[in-house]
Amino acid sequence: MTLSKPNEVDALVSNLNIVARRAQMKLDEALRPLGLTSSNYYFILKISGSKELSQEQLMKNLFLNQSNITRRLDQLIAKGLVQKEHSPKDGRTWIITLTSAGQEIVTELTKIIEDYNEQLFTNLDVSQSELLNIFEQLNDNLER
Amino acid sequence: MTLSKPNEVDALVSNLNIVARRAQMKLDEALRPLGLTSSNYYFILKISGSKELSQEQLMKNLFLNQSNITRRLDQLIAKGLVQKEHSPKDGRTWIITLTSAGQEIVTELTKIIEDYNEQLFTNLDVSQSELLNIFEQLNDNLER
DNA sequence: CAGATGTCAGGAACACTGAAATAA
DNA sequence: CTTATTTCAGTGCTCCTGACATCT
Repeated sequence: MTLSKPNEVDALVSNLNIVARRAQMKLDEALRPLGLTSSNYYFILKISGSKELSQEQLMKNLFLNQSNITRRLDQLIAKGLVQKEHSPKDGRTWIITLTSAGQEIVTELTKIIEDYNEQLFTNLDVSQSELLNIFEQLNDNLER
Repeated sequence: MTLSKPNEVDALVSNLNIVARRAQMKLDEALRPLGLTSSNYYFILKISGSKELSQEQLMKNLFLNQSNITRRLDQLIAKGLVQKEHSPKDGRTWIITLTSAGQEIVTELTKIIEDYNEQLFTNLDVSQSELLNIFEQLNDNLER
């Protein structure tokens, strides 16, 4: 299987999309046993990795519209993995935490992501940290 | 604006998605003046770049289900940019070509993609051709 | 086999709303 | 203190993409 030829003007643009779409499909498969998807799994990890997390922070972190945050979290709440409590300090915001069921799958989820990560980001011309920098730079370029 | 922290296990996975999604939105904006989208513009380029193109070839090139190819092409046919003719050699396949209106926008479209490409894939730690190789490698890793 | 069609699900954006906090 | 403005989040809605199964 080959991607677009290098001489095509849209080779980079187009291949970024192709790779991301295929990667997402594959990730969905990997997450299916846990009942999670590529669009909601990361909330578990982000919540697990910090306390006192608000949706506002998630929004900025994920570059998603607020409405999506609400609905993805709703999925996880419906699954009993996540819970919300009103912040005592600010009635507008929620403190989002994992339920015990949510905490229980963190280890397995992390393992799945690690395995997936290793499979996808291996045998590359750059190290994973270099690739991460490149993503960061691409993201910066999108600001302008 | 910052992306996920490097120490997060899903930093690469998640940032690939974020960057691709944002890049797509930005590309949609850039293509709007032409009445094209990030999901159909490339047919114009691909068709323009080769004669005697079948949908089968497009499918393999884009890693998309055939049904999507049919419908993207329908959009472009409805816009009068693309036309199909039965292949004289094989009645099942179509020869897809640009109409004169389609040919007329190729230059402008190419310019838009080039500009976009330069804006997005600039100031990176790797060259564009190196980055293309990386995409190719990622795509290979997705086969397995 | 090449391609078209019916159907469906899901993700995400956008506009708008409401509620709470903060500023004037 | 009241009012205006900003901020955080939820809801309705539309759109789009893409997959899959099925049909020609």
